[in-house]
Amino acid sequence: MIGIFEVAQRAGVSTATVSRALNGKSHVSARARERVLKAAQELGYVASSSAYTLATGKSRNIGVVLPFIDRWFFSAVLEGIINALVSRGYDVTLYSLSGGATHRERVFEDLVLRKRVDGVLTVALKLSDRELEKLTALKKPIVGIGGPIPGARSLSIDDEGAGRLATQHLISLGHTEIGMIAGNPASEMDFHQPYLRKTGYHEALLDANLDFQEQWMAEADFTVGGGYYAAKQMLGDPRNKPTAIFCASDEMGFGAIQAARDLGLRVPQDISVIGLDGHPLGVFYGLSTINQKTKEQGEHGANWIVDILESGDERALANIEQLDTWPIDLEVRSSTAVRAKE
Amino acid sequence: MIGIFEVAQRAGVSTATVSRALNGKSHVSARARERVLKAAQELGYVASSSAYTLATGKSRNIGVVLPFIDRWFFSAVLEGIINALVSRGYDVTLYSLSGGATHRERVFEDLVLRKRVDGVLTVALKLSDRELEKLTALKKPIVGIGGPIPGARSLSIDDEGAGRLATQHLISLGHTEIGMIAGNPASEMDFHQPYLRKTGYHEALLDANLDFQEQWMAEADFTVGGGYYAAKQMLGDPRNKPTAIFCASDEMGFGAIQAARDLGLRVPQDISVIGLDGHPLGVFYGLSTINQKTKEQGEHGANWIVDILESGDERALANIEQLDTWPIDLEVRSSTAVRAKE
DNA sequence: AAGCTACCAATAACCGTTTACAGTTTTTGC
DNA sequence: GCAAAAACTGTAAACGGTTATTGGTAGCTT
Repeated sequence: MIGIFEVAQRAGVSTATVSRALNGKSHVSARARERVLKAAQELGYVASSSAYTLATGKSRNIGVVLPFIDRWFFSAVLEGIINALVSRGYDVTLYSLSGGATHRERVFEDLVLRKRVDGVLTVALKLSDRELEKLTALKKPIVGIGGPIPGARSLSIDDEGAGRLATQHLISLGHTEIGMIAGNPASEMDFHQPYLRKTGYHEALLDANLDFQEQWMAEADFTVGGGYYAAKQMLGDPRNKPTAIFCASDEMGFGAIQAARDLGLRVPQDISVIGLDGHPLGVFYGLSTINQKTKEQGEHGANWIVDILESGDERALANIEQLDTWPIDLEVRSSTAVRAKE
Repeated sequence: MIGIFEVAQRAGVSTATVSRALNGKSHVSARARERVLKAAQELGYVASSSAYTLATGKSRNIGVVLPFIDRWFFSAVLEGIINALVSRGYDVTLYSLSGGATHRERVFEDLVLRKRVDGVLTVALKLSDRELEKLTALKKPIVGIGGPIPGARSLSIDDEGAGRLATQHLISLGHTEIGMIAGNPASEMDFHQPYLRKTGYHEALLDANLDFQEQWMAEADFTVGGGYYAAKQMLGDPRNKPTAIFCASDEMGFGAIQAARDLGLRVPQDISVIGLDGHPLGVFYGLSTINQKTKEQGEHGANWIVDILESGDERALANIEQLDTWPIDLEVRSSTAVRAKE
């Protein structure tokens, strides 16, 4: 095993100098630094992260907690987070809550118990009081992506505004009978987005003096299948069909398009569909959407937490409640069009 | 800050006893153990993982390296890995290679440099010699999922057999003109699966004395969009259409079904489609497939590496070349049917 | 009652870094 | 050329655990 001592010996200096040289600290002569670098290189020296962490109290490791991994939104955010953190020299330790309740408890237990992270990033998570308490007990910075965390920093789109914008887009195309497939509170990941997006939808209708009907509102679990069944239900009833549907997620939008087709309706001639996400398949399906630039959201959150850690300002490390709003884009494709003349 | 010393004090014993009691070691009287547990509980004591790692040389942390995260196959494997590792008390540090070449190099650099993992799991990765060298330099167990790693243990389905089985299924339904949308070597994740699955397809045709035509073979990038365009190309040509298509991934299968529909072909009456994966949306689209039980594959790989680590057998820790074949299932749904009579 | 044997528990030596502090050398200003 | 200041370097003490070694004590046996 070759450690800092071996490097020091070979370079003919002390371990203190090796440490300073390798960490780019000052108080090392150019000559000594060069010899240390050379010795380390030759020996293939690699510092032990545990010893580093023990001595400095910093782990250069961020914990990421999310409810699922194998769903597009989460894996996209994660991808963004990881790319950003790698660039900044941080590792990522992943905690997924998908294994059920006991799993979930264990995760929070572990996160605290091991205390091997410098900070925590949560994705679209609604925490119980107990969990929040465990997390804040870490006394490490926390940043929530995709929904507010009480008492901590969060980054999220304006869900209400997004719902309104999507609905207004449909209204601007002349639609007056507009349905919505909203999120399902039972789909665990909820953060009140289901409600917020719904609220935006209602507001837009109200502003435009449009009628709202109970059967134009459905709830599903954010998946393609969920959207399909909900849309089929809504569009299959011949009595009171909407001419446009706003889906709270792109995947539900894909399902809705499929359902419409299976019912013999043409998109967008007979029915317009708009989603919300910015899913890469949207281009393929021609789905108009509100793009929330998911990957970038992850990157931004990751950079934020690193900024806090590296600010050097002790006060910055304390968790303060702060909500940053992430901008969204309306992307119009071929699934939305002017309402057909009677 | 409360450490092991504070617990010892409160329990009226030494730190050695606290350590033994908390780690379930012997040489601790029941009474002492009880008092330690109580004290630790009351103080909310949490052991420092870096100190533990430094002292024992074990980190209870596994590194997972994969080429992408936001693609179904990888996130599903990852989900399986994480669930298994959490159950066994291990953490996961994630390394994604999706950030481009410099990123990629950095990841392998970091993995070695930080040496904070007890073992490494790679997913569908083809490593360069240099990368492999870096990895083996860790002197830690490596397990490859979804493809062989030279000189290490790997877990993979029989890609050739899977290709053959899928093709035989189509043959058994009476199809004689069978196309294939294979993987694309350029899609980075390659491991020769593209070739292996293709080989299985060719063998099945050969065994059945069936004709093979160049234009029945296309390559795409494993995605829905890629499958769509490839299928449209193949089925759009009126001169020499196949009546069935085997797609090397379920997502390409979805694309192919869509393409067929857009061309006015009915699935399965006019054209049968079979995929390979076991994607959850397969049920929704009615896609027949070879299910490779992705999540379970991840779980199995994760358990394997932990078994090695905990075997206590020093020899087991050394990397040996070994390839375990993971079983697959044929799942017949509504996208494949008997060939239509002329 | 002395001597053994178990069994427990405490002391202290690591694990591999960083870094405060003190000591040494070099530079600088006059 | 000298003193003072600045720059560099080494020693040793953390960091927070684990664990080998050693020392005690209680319970048995003879």
